Amino acid sequence: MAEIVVVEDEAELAVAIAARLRSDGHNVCLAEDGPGAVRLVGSRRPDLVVLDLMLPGFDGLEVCRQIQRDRPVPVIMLTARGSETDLLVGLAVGADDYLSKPFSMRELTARVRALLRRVERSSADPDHMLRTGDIEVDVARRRARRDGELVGLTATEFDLLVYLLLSPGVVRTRGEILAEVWGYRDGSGSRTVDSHVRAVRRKVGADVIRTVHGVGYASAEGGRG
Amino acid sequence: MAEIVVVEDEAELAVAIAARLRSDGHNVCLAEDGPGAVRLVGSRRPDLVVLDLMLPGFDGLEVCRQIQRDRPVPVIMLTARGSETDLLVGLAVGADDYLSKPFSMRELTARVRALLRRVERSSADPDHMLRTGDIEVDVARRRARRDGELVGLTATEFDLLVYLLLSPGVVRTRGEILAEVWGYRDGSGSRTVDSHVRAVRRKVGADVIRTVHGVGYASAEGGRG
DNA sequence: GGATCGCTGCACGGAATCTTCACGAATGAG
DNA sequence: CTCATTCGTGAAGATTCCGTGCAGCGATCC
Repeated sequence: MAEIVVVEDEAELAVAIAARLRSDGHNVCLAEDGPGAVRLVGSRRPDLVVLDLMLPGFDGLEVCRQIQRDRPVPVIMLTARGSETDLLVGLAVGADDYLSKPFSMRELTARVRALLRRVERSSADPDHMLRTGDIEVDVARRRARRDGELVGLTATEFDLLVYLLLSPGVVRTRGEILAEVWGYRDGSGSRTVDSHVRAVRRKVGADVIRTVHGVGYASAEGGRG
Repeated sequence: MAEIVVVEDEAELAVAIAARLRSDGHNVCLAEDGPGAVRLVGSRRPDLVVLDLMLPGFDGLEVCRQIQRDRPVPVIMLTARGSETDLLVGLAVGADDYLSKPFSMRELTARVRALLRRVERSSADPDHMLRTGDIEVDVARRRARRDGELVGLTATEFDLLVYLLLSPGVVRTRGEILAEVWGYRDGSGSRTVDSHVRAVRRKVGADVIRTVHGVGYASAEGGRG
């Protein structure tokens, strides 16, 4: 059983999808336009989103991007048949799977089930849990805990922490960090990294990120279990 | 030298690429369609794949995804010029680099070389360790141990030690050292190197760096393990 | 619209580090 | 053995680097 948001403007199809998914044991909420979808996903925090790319007055891709911004959510796109461009862009924007219209309900539920399984597996996967000392980071759910307590990290702070934790103890220069986390090509002469390091330290503890004078930063190597 | 699979349906281009990569010292295999590519990559386990996204009758992206499924392989995509969409999707699907057509062979080999280097460095020896006597240096983490005890080296001291350890026993003049470690063009008449050698010796032991009177310094050649 | 939140970069002080100087010890050629 | 070089050493500026407070700015939320 999972929480699912369906974004579809054709009422008939939307209802059909919802019915089918409900009979498959899921909780389903409907949205029929872009803003509604973004709002709904933000408030319900679903486990999966079924998103029609052809939405009136609002770019489905933009919806997808906004949905993914805070917290990555598995997305299945519904696209017009043969519209390869949409498909490509959709995947780029963060969709995980797609269905070309018309599709059968059997096919839809199969994809939903497969995607849920995939996601579940990946977040149960120890690979997606990063640890050091008393810090535990769930990459898939973008959550960090300190002594089991949830820590509220901003998107940038989270990405920074994950980047450093991915190679425990390895020292990264500010340039590397700006390139990998921010996507900057040249961020020399900026204290931006420092500011965010400070923010992370304040929230997860000062010793999680080690300063290497004259070089950059590295995560602590604390036990992985 | 590396094992490379090239997936390209235009025979002329495929042959040209293969020839160039072979002359660069690599083993090259060709595939001209999607299924062939997947099969070939599965059986040869190449170190790198050069993949044209525009394949007949089979989605290049799908190929990329299937290739990456079992075992992540570095992929360089070939895309139509200016097709930003392809680029985005390709990167999303797991490509590591891309070239827009038309490209020069020089450019291709450069990218191939760069990617191989990147991969080799990051996976082949994840912990780049240098040793001599009872000293052990972890280059990535910028840490040195003496009898297992962590030794606190400053950035310059560390770089100096690594530079000498990289070619055990090879004598370097002060000029060479200043050039390589400090980036100076001319550091004649400076005691800077001496000071840092002293600092390193004090911390890791005097016999790790040998003085060659009238010439310069060299690291000890002590056992490598 | 107004308030809040997050991102960014500057200025500043303090800390860590680098560089140089001076002088005695060591070296090696003749 | 003598002497000119070269090297090691300690300490003291000079320099660089980092942590922090803060303010501007845009985006978002209400």
